[in-house]
Amino acid sequence: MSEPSPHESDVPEPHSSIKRLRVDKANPTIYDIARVAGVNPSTVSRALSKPGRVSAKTLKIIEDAAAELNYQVNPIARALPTGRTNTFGLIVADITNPTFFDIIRGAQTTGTLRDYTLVLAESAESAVTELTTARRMMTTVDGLILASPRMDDHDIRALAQDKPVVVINREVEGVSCVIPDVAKGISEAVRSLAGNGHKRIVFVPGPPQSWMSARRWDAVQSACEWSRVEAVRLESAKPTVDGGRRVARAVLASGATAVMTYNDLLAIGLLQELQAGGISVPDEISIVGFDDIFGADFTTPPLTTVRSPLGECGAAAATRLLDLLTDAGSPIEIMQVETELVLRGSSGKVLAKS
Amino acid sequence: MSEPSPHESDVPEPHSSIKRLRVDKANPTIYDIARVAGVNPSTVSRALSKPGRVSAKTLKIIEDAAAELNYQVNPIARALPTGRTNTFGLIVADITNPTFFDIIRGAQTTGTLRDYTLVLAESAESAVTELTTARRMMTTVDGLILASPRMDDHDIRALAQDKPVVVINREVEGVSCVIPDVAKGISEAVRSLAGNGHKRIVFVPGPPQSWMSARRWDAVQSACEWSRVEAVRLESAKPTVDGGRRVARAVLASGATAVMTYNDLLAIGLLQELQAGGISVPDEISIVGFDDIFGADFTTPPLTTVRSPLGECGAAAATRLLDLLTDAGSPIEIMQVETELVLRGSSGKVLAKS
DNA sequence: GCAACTTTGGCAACCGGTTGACAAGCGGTT
DNA sequence: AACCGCTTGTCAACCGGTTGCCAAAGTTGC
Repeated sequence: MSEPSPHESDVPEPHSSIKRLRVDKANPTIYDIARVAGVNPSTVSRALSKPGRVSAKTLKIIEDAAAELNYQVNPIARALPTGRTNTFGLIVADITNPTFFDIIRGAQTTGTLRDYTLVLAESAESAVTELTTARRMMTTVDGLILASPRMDDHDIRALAQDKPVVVINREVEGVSCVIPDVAKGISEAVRSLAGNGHKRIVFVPGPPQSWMSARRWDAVQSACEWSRVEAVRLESAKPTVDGGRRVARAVLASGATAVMTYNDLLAIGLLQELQAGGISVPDEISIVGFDDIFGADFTTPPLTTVRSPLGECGAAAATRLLDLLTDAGSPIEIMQVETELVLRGSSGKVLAKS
Repeated sequence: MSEPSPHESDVPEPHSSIKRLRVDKANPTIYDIARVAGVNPSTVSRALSKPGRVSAKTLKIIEDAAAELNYQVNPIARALPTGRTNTFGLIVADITNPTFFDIIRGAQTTGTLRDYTLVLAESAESAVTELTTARRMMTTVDGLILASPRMDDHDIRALAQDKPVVVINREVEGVSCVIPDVAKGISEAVRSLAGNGHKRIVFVPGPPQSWMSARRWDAVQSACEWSRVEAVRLESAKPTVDGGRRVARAVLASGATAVMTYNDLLAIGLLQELQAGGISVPDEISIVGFDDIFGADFTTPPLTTVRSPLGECGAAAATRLLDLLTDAGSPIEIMQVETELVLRGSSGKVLAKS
């Protein structure tokens, strides 16, 4: 513990209840301000966090002292009695997956506007790691966003019992969620392909346990049924560029003239592999990806994709979470964000095979 | 304040010094463990954080009680007396810039391995915002990484006086840094272009106040001098895809047959614009980018680039920072990571113009 | 002028954990 | 029996801020 320097102890304290003396210390505290301003530390605390609770005269004296000392509140000390840190957590399934970059960006930007700091972690696609990480985060952050979570619904609900939780890309009963309305974008895509003369569309799904992959396949089927187009589903593929390359032969073997993939990475890998095999895109086969990730328009031809507004998802989730923190009585909400077809060069009219 | 329930106050406390009673509370504390184990809270604290300081028998009793109560340490309460939160901050200049994705990934992965949590923020390319954000972060995190910082050197040194700071992509005297050795990769690139017959190389620089942009131009000049190739420098361009598009005419007007850009985004935008103008890459002009960002190999032809190992930068910076936290006496270090030429299809032999 | 009411600054307990100082207990030695 | 050295559990102050309660001071109405 630091002790008062000899010369300071010679100066009688205006209020003997101030015990926490600070000498030769980098960061001033409200006790230092109290001494300079000649008031009680509790008055300083009120002046800084509840200015209306002290008189204007006292407030001015305290603010001047704080400025003079270059005081900065210690968020840790404040968090202990209030239970609030002005931080929120975000756990993503796989930090190498670029779909999460926009989600992180949207959440971070929204948090900053609301004076909250983002704490980031990943689960490495493991439900166990995810739950452990979430429990640890919950001890410090004010609320938590789970992006494409892998843990069970009941684990998510248990977390939400403690502090506010918002889930992205998955619907969990009893918890606020932000979910892209995949039906809209997929319907637009299937309609576009049908209009271009395609009779058979093959779908390349993502991870077997992915909730979103199942939703996307459901939507493809539904849209194809409506447009009287045949829908074929391949085996699940790794949601990576390499996964897309590996699925090229199966895509061709399906006899389809259009392919829709679980995500853009699969689409890009597929595009590259087909082109390497001399197959012309979109002349011989149309490709439609999903999400509209960063780099999706770098390809030649640029990738047609169903755009998930990932940045909006992140921003909406952060907004909802911070609203829940402000008004704890807010009801559970399922927020849907619209997907839309982004028509680029990788899809077109079906042409006769050469 | 919570009060003891009536039935609990009827039961005499084994140790009357325990005042903090907890009833109907979600999260148990060391006071609860103390009561169950029949020891002093300070003994519980020592058992959990310095197990060798209590007897094996007492340790077992306390651990059993902690497990029974499903106790989880409150990092905020621990941080107040120790000053440690097991978190580290990372501020990036622009969260929309994909070069930071790998840096974030590298730092986050390393932090997780060392049981540290990443706190992320961005400065939106503003030196003022950056310094304000850094100062705020410094009140809670144990250390800070600044990626491509925009603030002054002396502000960075002032921050480092308080807690450990590591800088990426810039050399700051008196502060540990992680810097890509741009000379190596750029030399390889210039050598490759010279070997392909190019006699004039034009460089498209990035932001005027970017330290790294100046270093890259220095390296291009030096390498060109060695290879007896003419080096030409254009005006600074916005380091975005659009910035690359806008600089296409100036690139062509320079008469160079090879262009090196400040970063991949510039190169990709330039590539797209030249191709849209009917100029064949690399037949009519070779393009070399920098960084090898995500998506750099999506283009057709795939982009030749000088690869900055950004993930390694992030990991090295995090490793250095956490080492500094573990051993405060560690000296300042300048860590260089090697760049290397990644030869793809966007650069090749100079051909006669048609 | 006084009673009733409001304002406002101080007191001290508290948030949950850490840790220096102290003392009791134990075994060994003289 | 007294002393020494060591172990180990307790006491209580502390980290920096918050806040319920209280009392003194100020204001208002009669």
